[in-house]
Amino acid sequence: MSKPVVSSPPLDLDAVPCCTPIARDRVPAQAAGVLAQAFKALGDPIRLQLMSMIASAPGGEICVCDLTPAFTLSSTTISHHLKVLREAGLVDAERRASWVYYRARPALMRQLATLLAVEEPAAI
Amino acid sequence: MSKPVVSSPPLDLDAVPCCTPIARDRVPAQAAGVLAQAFKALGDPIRLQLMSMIASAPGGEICVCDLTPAFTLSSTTISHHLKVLREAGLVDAERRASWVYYRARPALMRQLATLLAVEEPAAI
DNA sequence: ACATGGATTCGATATTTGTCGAATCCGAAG
DNA sequence: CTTCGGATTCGACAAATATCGAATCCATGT
Repeated sequence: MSKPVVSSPPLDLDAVPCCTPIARDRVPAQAAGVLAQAFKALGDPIRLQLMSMIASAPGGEICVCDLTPAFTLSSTTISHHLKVLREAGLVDAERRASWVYYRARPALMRQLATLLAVEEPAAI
Repeated sequence: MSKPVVSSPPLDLDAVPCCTPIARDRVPAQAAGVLAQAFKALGDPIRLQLMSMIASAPGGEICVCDLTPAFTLSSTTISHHLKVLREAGLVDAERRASWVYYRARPALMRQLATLLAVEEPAAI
């Protein structure tokens, strides 16, 4: 098994127990913890932009060396934000040579989108 | 114009300038602020459960008096969390007699869901 | 007018978080 | 082996946040 080049806590995505829209069923307290962690990770303007740059990157991945200069922040701060996204299960990191590349984890993104789904306004 | 019974900051929803999936286009820095505020509001287990109880309430609304006893927290803390959801534009509050009722604002929920939309895995 | 009950606001406090600089780690190239 | 550049981790600190109790507000009923 390929050991992750960047230390990442386990966080089994399949363990996230919730998948119905919050507008349909009340989210269970236990699921709320994991899911809120993901929303919290997106709840910062810098991280939301990072997530967007990663998710929209051509080829599905982007180098940290391309992320860092996009902001007027120290590279340590960017690294910290990337760690938050990683620990929330929203992105994956892989080191190749001297560079680290990030990719989005679409499973969790889809899950969050499903949670926020709203029924279309009833047909007239 | 009906004055809001509960003090709410303006927060023009139509001013939120972003609506394409973050996996398609990079979210503009200016939009990131407003959108991150909404995600941050959902980024707390209590608030996520509150939001879910409100959005899934039969009739589309629920009394604070039904929200508060669902948690082992003081009513002032619940009130604080509801304010955060209000200021993020996720819910609306209306006072009727002695009670205050909350409803979800589906427009913003839909917008967030759109942001998180991911393309289906390409057909084989 | 006064008392009552539901909800919010105010003030205080412990915890979390965003940011940075210094130190460290990890591959690659001399 | 040593050095170099990219990235993360460590340690520190200011700012934001979650929580509570007390005080206030607001509508109702006596």
